[in-house]
Amino acid sequence: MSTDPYDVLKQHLQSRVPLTDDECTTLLSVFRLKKVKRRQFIIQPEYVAKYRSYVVKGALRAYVVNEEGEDHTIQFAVEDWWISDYNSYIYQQPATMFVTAIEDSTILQIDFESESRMKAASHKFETLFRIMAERAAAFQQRRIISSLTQSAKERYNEFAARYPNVVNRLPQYALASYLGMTTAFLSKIRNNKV
Amino acid sequence: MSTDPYDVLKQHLQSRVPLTDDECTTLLSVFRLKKVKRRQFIIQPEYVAKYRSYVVKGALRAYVVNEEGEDHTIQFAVEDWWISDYNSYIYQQPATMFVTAIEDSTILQIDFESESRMKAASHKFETLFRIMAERAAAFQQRRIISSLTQSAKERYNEFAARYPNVVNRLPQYALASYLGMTTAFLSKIRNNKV
DNA sequence: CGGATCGTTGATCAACTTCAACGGTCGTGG
DNA sequence: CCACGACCGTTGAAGTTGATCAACGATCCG
Repeated sequence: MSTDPYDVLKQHLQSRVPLTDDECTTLLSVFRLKKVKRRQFIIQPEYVAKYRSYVVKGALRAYVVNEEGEDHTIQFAVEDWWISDYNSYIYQQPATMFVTAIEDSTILQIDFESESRMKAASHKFETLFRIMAERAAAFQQRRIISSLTQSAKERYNEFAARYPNVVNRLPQYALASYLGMTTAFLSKIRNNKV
Repeated sequence: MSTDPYDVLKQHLQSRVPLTDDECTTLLSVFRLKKVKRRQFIIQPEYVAKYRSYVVKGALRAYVVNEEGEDHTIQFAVEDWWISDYNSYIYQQPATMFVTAIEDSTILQIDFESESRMKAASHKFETLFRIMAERAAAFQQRRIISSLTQSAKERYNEFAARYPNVVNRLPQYALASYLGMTTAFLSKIRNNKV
C-alpha cells in the first residue's frame, strides 16, 4: 500500500468515479501538495477561499467567531476528507471562516480556477464534483436533523458512535463547539456528571 | 409573462446553465406535472424518495418526527425552490422524512432514474445538477452556522429579514420547528414577550 | 522550569421548554 | 348556512437543560 499523497487522492477519486490513468494524471496535476503546521491557517475571514483541500494526513477544523468572540466549529476534516469555506469557495466571495490545522497535516489543494477548467473540460470530472457536492449536502442535512432533534448528550453519543477513531483525537473545545455546547458541559457529559 | 409550469421551470433551469431549446425540451420532457392538495404527502418514511420536486406554485415542508413524537421541519419549499428527502433521493435509500403540502400546490417532479440518465447523457445537465447540489450544500452550511451562533430570537429575526414574503405565509408550528424552538416561544418572540 | 493551553468541577444563572388553559378561525358535514 | 370540532396561536407559571463563572489541576512544549 502506497503512502504517496497523490496515490492516496487517486484512490479517493477512483472510488467516486472510475477514471482512466490519463484522466487521473490530468486531474492530479492541478493539485498542489502542502504541509501545514499545527495552528497554521489556510483560510481566513475576508480573504476569498482560493482552495479546496483534501486531507492526506492530519486534522483540520473550520470555525467562525461570533460578535461575542466565541468559536463555533463548522467542520472537521481528517484523513480522506475535504475542507474549505464552502460558501466562499463556490461563490468566490470573502470567507467568513477560519480553517486551521489541529495537527501537523499534509493536504492536497485544488484552486477554484483549475477546478472550473477541469469540470468544463471533462464530463467525468464534472460528475465527480457533482457527487462530492451531493454528498456534502446530504451530510449536512443529517447534521441539521441531529441538531434539531437531539439533546447535547445524544449528539455527543451519536458522534462518538459514528466516529470512534476521531472523537478522542480532537481537542475538546473544538468538539464541544462542533456539537453546539460548551467545553464545560461536554466535560460533564464525558464524566457522567450529567 | 407565462404561467405555464414548464415555462417557469425552464426559466429556472436557464438561470443556472444556458441551454438550447432542444436541450430544454429534452430535459423538461422527463418532468411530470403534479398537483398536491394541502396536507397531502409526497414522501413518507420507509419508502424511497423516488422524486425531486420543483415548486411551481404553493408551499411544502419536509420534516422528521423523533421518538417523542415531535415534528422538526428540515426544509421549506415555496415557488422556485426544490424539495425532497435529499439523503433518500441521492442514495435511493428509505426516507426518514415526511414531505407534505402546506398549501394546495403545483409541482414538477423528476424521478431518480431519469435524472441519472439525463446527467449521463449530457455534460450540461451534469453541470446543472452539480450547481444545484453545490448551492444546497452552501445553503445548509449557512443554516448550520446560524444554529450554532445565534439565539432563538436572532434566528427568527434573520429568517424574517431574509424571507419577508415567506415568514408570514408559513404555519407558526412549522416555522418554530424549523428554527429550533417551540411554538410557544416563537409566539412570545413575535409578540415581544421576551 | 515556567507559562500557556486545555480540561474539570461545583455553584449560580439564563434561555428556552413544558404544561395547562383559553380564544380565534377555518372547513366540513348536516 | 349554521354549528361544531379540529387546528392553531397566545399567555403565564413552573420546570429543565445547558451556559456562565471562577477556581483549580494536568499537560505539554519551548
